[in-house]
Amino acid sequence: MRSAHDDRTARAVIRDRALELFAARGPDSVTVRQIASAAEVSPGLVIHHFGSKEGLRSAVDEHVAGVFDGLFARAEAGGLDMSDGRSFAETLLENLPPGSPIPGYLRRLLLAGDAAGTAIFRRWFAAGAAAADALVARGLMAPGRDPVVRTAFVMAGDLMLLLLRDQLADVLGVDPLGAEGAARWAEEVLDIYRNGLFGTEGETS
Amino acid sequence: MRSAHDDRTARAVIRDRALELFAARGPDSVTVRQIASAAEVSPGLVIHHFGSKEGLRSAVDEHVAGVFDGLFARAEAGGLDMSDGRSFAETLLENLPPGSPIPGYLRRLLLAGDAAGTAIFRRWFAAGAAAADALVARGLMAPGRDPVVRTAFVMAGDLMLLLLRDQLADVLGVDPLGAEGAARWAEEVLDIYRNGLFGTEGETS
DNA sequence: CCAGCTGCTGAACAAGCGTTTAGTATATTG
DNA sequence: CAATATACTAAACGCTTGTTCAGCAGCTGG
Repeated sequence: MRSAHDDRTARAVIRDRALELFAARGPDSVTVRQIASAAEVSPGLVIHHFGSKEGLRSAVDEHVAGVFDGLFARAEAGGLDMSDGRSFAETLLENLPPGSPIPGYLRRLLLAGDAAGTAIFRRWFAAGAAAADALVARGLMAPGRDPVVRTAFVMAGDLMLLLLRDQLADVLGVDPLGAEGAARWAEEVLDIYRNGLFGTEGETS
Repeated sequence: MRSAHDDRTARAVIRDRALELFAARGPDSVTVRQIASAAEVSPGLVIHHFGSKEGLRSAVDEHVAGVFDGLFARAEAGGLDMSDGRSFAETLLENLPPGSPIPGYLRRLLLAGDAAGTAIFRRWFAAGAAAADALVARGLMAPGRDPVVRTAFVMAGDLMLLLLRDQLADVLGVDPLGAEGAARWAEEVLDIYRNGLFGTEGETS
């Protein structure tokens, strides 16, 4: 029997397996029995720990929100490598275990217009605005005529790497968040951000 | 008996109501009975016409793909207002009835990684690449160092307006696809595309 | 020592699911 | 005209769903 202070209590295992299944197939098409079976416990225990399937769902939401909170806090404290040209999406992926279900879950939260997803989006936007302000203060970026819209545009361009990763990989023939793809993507985006789309100076360096 | 090409057959009504419900809540959380009730028919008729719920789902997918095919065909033939600075997302929205469930359905197709969604994304990308080629040929746009990535970036930035419309509206305080929001968005994006993010000149060339 | 927790299971529950079936009315065909 | 096919419904089918319940094992506090 596991101790109550064990990191991997049955409760945590259930929550993690639920997160994986929810991210992969969506909460509605995953059954309590499937979660229980993936966590190697009985269906009754799932309800015992979370009250209901809906309770499990919000526990997963809170867990994911907590992960993002931690990441944003680290970013604000400067504990993350956020050098110029690095997308936050890329940084986020590096600070998550490989194959983490969290990006997939975030995708579902945003697609469904879920309140938990909107909250994460707001925090992401706030972090992006803070980063933009810092760049502007250092003279490294122009605020633009409509700074809020500018921030939103840059941030959305970053987020879409996470959201449309599979589709972009399909048309590009390379994973835009893999090693090669990320480099190509970052170079091209930086070029646009530096010279614009219409800029005639296309000299390759 | 109504003709097979009449769009007001019960079959078409069921398909349209299913599209609306699928877009709003996701196919998995919508029941055959709810669709039947929305279409004011019996649950049995839904099965009679589509064979199964899965059959309905793919009929809806085909219908949506057909709408996009028509739109892309019109765009290629030059029948759509695609003047500079207009996002395709915006154009698309104007060529759909107000409150159409199709953008919401596309969102679900893309973010769930559905094959039907990937197919639409591919066509969208091809249309974007064609438009980019035309602009480059007319000297209105630089191809960039990595034209494929450049096209993907511009196209995804456009798509983002559709996919994150609600979240952007929340953060910006204005619907980015509404009259005022679209104008602000277009102006800022054009500014970036013209002068880059770092450009010190706030004037348009 | 034992009373009372907590973690946990297996079996059972009612409700709701997608689907089937039997049948009716209406239209088309030969 | 009878025969056949289509559009459609009401009721029921078997199955799966989320959840409940009674009970068991092992820890903990008095």
